[in-house]
Amino acid sequence: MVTRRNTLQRQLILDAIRELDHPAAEEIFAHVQKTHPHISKATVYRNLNLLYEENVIGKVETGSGASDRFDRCAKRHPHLICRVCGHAFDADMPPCDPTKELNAHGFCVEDFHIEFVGVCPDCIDKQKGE
Amino acid sequence: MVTRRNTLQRQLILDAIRELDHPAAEEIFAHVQKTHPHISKATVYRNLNLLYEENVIGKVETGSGASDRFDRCAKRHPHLICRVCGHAFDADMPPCDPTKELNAHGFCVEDFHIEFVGVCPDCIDKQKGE
DNA sequence: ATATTTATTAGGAATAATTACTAATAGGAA
DNA sequence: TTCCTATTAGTAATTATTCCTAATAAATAT
Repeated sequence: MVTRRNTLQRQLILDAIRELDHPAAEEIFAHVQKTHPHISKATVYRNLNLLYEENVIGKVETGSGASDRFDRCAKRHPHLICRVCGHAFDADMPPCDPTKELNAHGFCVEDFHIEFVGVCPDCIDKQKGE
Repeated sequence: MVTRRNTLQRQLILDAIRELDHPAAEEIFAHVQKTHPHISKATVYRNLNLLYEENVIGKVETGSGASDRFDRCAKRHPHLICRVCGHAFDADMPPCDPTKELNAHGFCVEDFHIEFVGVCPDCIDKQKGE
């Protein structure tokens, strides 16, 4: 019988995602390492993929080589991504599930990502100061 | 005066995007190399970014480390991405410009990406055969 | 036409993000 | 407890993309 094991590492990674705001893998790794220096980066990546596949967490695909970010909220919803600082923000739009109504010519839709790219208020302010 | 130059390489890359169906950078590189073996991969990447910034072509961000794909159509529209073969398809949805109506708490929205992930008809068929 | 300026290129090195690999470890069922 | 095997740490490998530099070639001015 295949069992999913509840490891300390997996719990620490999940806690980190819930404490941080849309963290990237690297930030999660750094955060967990503070209290548990032995943790491996590969473990972080493996568990992030696992938790996302199991729909325990959400993922923000920030695009163009930038690191994905993760979301304590597993329900799919649009994000705003700042192209300057890279941070992700929840977009103020009603959550939606387009997969329900999408007729896609035989394509089996399993997931979706909606991302808006721009510049966040903080980075706009910093640019003004230059 | 800053001038954008119309190079053979840039034209070849643009032609490739228009001939191929949502190609990735690597496919564009391979296609152009057939007739012009001297072309450099860095040139392909540089021009793809340039053409996208100038809004001459579109881009499909396929997410999670997979290569972005490019689109002869510059107008933003949703795509379907097959998680098995990686190909991108135009989604049968009305084109939209959510940036026009998005109130995002001071966020300056410049661009957006809408992607659906799943399995394309061909890959569904192949899976059945296994 | 020819000269001049500098954007662009080729080619390869460098970087960044992520995954693969392997022996050792530790959940959890029996 | 014991045993099985999912998972881990640590590191190597891979992949995608960008950076670097001397040489080249568009586009403008002469």
